[in-house]
Amino acid sequence: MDHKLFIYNSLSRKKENFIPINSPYVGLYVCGPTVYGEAHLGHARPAITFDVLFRYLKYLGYKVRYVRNITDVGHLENDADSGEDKVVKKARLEQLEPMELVQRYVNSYHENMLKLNILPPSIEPHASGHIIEQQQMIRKILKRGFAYESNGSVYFDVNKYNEKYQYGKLSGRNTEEMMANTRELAGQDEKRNPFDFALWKKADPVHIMHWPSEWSEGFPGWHLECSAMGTKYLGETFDIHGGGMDLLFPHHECEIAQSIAANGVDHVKTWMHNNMITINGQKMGKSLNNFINLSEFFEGNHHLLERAYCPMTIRFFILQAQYRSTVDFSNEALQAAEKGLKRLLSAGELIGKLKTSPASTFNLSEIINETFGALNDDLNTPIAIAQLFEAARIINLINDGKETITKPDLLELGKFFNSVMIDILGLISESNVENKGNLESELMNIIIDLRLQARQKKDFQTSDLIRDRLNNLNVRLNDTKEGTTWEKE
RNA sequence: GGUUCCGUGGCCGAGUGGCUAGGCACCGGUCUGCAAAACCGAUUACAGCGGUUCGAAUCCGCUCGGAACCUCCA
Repeated sequence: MDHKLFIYNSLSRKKENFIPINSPYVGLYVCGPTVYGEAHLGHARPAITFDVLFRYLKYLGYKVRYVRNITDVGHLENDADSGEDKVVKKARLEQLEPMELVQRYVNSYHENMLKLNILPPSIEPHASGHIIEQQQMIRKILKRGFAYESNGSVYFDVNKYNEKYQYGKLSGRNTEEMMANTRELAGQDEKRNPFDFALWKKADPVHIMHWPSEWSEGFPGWHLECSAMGTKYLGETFDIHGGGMDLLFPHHECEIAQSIAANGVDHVKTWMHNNMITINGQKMGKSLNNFINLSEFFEGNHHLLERAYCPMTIRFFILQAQYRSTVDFSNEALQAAEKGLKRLLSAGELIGKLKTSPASTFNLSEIINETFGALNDDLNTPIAIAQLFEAARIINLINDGKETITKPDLLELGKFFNSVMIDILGLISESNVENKGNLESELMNIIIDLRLQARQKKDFQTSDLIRDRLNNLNVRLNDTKEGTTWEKE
């Protein structure tokens, strides 16, 4: 594979040249949602980040197996290992069968992802569908002596693990410090140490999601699903594991420990973590109750939103920041993104209409090299996008006759622009086509024709009246050389 | 308290030693009956103080301010 893709590895805290374990195959695992509520803007970040990675790896010629899980059991509501299962709680509140609730939010998640033009993963395993695999993993960990049973539950023995391996290598923690800083929590007497975590939890009598096991009627711990499913579909050691930065500890730290304890080998080669989306400088999150659902964005239905935003605007907005930086939400930033995206899309449409010349007056290969150089540098999408804007500027200048392009260059430009915009960044124009062909559009054609007649008679009083009154209805008329177009604001 | 990170022009956001990213807004221009849209062009910056260096937004130190993780979170 002839490229130099560098990816920042959270484990080594360095950018590393990406070399697959078994090229051209690449195994990619990303933590998906816990489906107990509507997807919000925060869910869009990893989905989009790793969608671009998935697309780019495929563009580079790799055969990628992309696994993104659905967490539908075991994710507890409160303090580690003592709260209620999130799905069960929500199901109780909404008086639904837990799997009914899961199905509802999975459907909604898929709908939102589709709108954001996120490719479906190769495999989307559910935690509840892999109870057997999780139980088998628990047995392996018990057999190797890194877990213990306590009152029907099974806990991971962090101290025991730490004698042979290193717990905390991902998040830069050590167990002594953790011990010193751990708050004593009620109801944790089953554990030998406060930072031991559950592999299997005995279900209390009112708990509705539970499975039989030799330890108890119960359910698996949250961290276990990713270890079990990652191993099942991608192998004991695989290439890339992604997720939000907030999952780095404890979730991914525990995942590493479990996998190594069970299999005796390193779990993941490259760990990638996307940063958070902030709102007024603070993390957008369920617990802070400052999150905006994706459907609310698409409909403009939230007190923080001045109006609705298209899914592509949100995708572009997120890609204008590098994935390891925080990105701050604001209406102003979103509207800026909307206009910028529009500019790129119309430049893209212009390419097919450009006239060619015997010579090119600009350096196309420089733009192309800069763009792929940026993508190879830990997916620096903002710089790649800046290069697309440079290309757009040149496309417009060619269209104005102020720059020229040869036929081969034009072909290459078109191929480059579409590859980056559509195939890699996944930015496509929203279909404005839905307005065409209906009554509204036919009526507008009549009004525009009448106004054109008035203008031809130099009856500007009438033509301006038509335009002003349409303006009052938030319908904007644009007179161009090719005729008059209209758009709703 | 521990661990980690950040502070760039009106707003968003790249850049980690020399070559004023980019977008949006503002301003100037082209086009237009006028406007809008579109396009072209120009301007504005590196939290503060000290240090290293021929040269620092970029390295080091201090100060101030902010964030994340350490408990569920994408």
